[in-house]
Amino acid sequence: MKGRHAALDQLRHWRVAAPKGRLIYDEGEPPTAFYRVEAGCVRLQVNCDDGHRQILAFCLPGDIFGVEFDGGRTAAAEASVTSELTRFPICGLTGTSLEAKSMASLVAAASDMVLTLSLHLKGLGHGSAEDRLMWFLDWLADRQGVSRQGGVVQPPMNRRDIADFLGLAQETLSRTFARLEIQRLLSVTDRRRVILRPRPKPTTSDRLFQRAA
Amino acid sequence: MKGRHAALDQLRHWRVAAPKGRLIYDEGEPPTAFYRVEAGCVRLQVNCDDGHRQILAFCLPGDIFGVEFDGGRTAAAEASVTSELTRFPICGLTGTSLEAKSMASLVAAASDMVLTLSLHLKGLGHGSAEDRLMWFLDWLADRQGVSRQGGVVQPPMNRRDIADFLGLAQETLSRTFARLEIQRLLSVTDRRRVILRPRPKPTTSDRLFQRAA
DNA sequence: CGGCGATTTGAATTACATCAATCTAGGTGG
DNA sequence: CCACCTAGATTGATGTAATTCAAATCGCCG
Repeated sequence: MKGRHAALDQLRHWRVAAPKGRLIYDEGEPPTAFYRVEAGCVRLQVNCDDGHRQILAFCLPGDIFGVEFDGGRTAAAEASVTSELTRFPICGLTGTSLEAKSMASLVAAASDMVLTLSLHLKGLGHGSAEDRLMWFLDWLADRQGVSRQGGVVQPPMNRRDIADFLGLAQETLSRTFARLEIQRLLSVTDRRRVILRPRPKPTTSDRLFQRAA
Repeated sequence: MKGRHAALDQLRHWRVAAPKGRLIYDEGEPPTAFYRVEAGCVRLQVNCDDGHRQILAFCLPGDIFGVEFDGGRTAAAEASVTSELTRFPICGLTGTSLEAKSMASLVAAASDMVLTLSLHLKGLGHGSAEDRLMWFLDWLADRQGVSRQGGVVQPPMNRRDIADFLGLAQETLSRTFARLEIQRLLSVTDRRRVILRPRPKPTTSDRLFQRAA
């Protein structure tokens, strides 16, 4: 997956630093560039009018975000932690002359985002708080290249971000961590590292049993 | 918005009919084409292993779906009602020779899907059942070109589909329709047409009041 | 008219949100 | 080096909206 979007390097681009909390672009703003995360973590979020916010996606190293050329920005992008980005300005990118490979990469990048959001919707739709958190940690384990069974993950973002990502209240998230720890599905160490415990693979009979219980 | 993706007509394509319930493509299947809805309604869905399903998006006339060229299909596509589609096969589409305009249309189509899913995530994240249903009906009103205030919409899909789209139980959806009808925010006529009632525009002071109450 | 799926209604339960208070860790300055 | 400070995280108590299981009703098509 590394270097998947290498064809983009033909486009004009440069490095930018984004300190923790920095707004990369805001919702509704006309797009002037798209980005690739080199290090750190960027959150894409929409702010509801009731003061709540929904985080649509976390972008980790290698991820492309902000591929939208017309209309205003769908969501705001902010650095969850101090991050390194590559900025690809879209001068007259929508014009004619553009390497086909680069265009293909853009389609791929947009498709990746669709995949990401789809998985997110799947996680949020049904599923308890425990399901959501385990789903998030599994996702993180995959991205950080550690095993889902016994691996150690370190969420780069704080708990408020995670809660807003999962559509939960912060308190609920905290309680859910505690409950999963009691169930020995994980343990939280210092510096908010999380050890994923091996779990019995859910079989059909397990599921039937759980539904009955 | 009509004919936004006209550049795609340069690509090889043909019409296909999809009777109600027909599977267009299944989750995980390798992509061989993308589609444009000409008439009817297509649902994109993922089936959870617990038997539940989450509908990611409803595609109405003019919408492009299935723009993903590598890996397996993110979600399955099924006709919610008998529909007419245009099928664009991807023979060697990922290759070099491809009209730039067509490619731009694909990027735009993928971006549209990102926007759609983003709005969906926003709706699902927080927000009560009533909020979700009104949001859905507003969306439908926009798509069907009727006013949100006093317009009449006719959801082409059944209530189970709507429930799975909004991440609610069918019973909850039914009760929510009833509650909104009592609040005079809508009324349901025969053939499940829904009349949207005019509602007071929520002002800042209104919102503050509601938070206080 | 009969039958079957879709929808609605009812009652009991549960999971989550909310409000409020406490606890902890990281950073600052004396 | 320690006391303090503040933002972030946890814990507790309580209310409520949504799920669940169950049964009744509606509506369509043969």
